[in-house]
Amino acid sequence: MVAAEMSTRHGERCPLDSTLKILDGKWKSIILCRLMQQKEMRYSEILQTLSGCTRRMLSLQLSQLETDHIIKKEIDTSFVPIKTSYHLTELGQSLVPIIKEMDIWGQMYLDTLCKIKNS
Amino acid sequence: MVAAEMSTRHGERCPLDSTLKILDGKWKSIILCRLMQQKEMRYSEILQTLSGCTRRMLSLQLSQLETDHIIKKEIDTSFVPIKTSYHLTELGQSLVPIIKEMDIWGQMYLDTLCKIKNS
DNA sequence: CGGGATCCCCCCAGATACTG
DNA sequence: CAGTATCTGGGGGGATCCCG
Repeated sequence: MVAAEMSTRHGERCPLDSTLKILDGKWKSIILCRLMQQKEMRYSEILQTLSGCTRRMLSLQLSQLETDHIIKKEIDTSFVPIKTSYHLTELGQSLVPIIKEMDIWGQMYLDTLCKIKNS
Repeated sequence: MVAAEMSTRHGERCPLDSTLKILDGKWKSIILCRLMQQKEMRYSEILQTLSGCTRRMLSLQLSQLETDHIIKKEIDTSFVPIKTSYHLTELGQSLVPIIKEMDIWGQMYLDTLCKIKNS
């Protein structure tokens, strides 16, 4: 289930869950990282930067992000082979600051774990 | 796998993943929400506020959060029956601002989805 | 009271092959 | 090039029972 399908029958759960649902997926966080760095990317271009990700999985993750209105797909059918590209929507852009903070916190967390382990 | 078991062989993945791993779990976000509101809670007390959560799942989620050094368990064995309580660690506290922002963003997101659906 | 152990089912994701 | 279709197994999570 993608975040867009969440209804209010989960009312007892916090809106926080909607945010986590969007990011929930084996490759979504790293895909978003890529699209933050380079605002427009081709399907195969993303695939190359994701070592270990199958085409099937990439398609699934991208389509879920699109369903959730976080990214947008552009298709150029004027030529063969078809070219598609992906970029963040405005909604997706609004998530960037939070993603960056989570990234910074994650770094601090890993450092802290190291210290704990060595003490 | 809990976040604490993540090693640097996932180097190509962003630290963001560590943060998401910590929050990844069916009940973790809502458990953290509870512990943010009420700093000290009993096992059964948490369980009551989580409709649909089994004891098995609560135990699993709590133990993972503890392994990741986000919460701490206190056990009082001086009486029978045993009393346990949980509270956020310092590390867990440091995550609170980000959780709050994700909650706020999630609310905005749900509102935006509503507008999109009605247009 | 606060769990752990076990069994079992279902879904996620990998592998592989096919297509507009 | 950018995906879909199908098959399959492994693990997450529910139900149930047991324990200090």
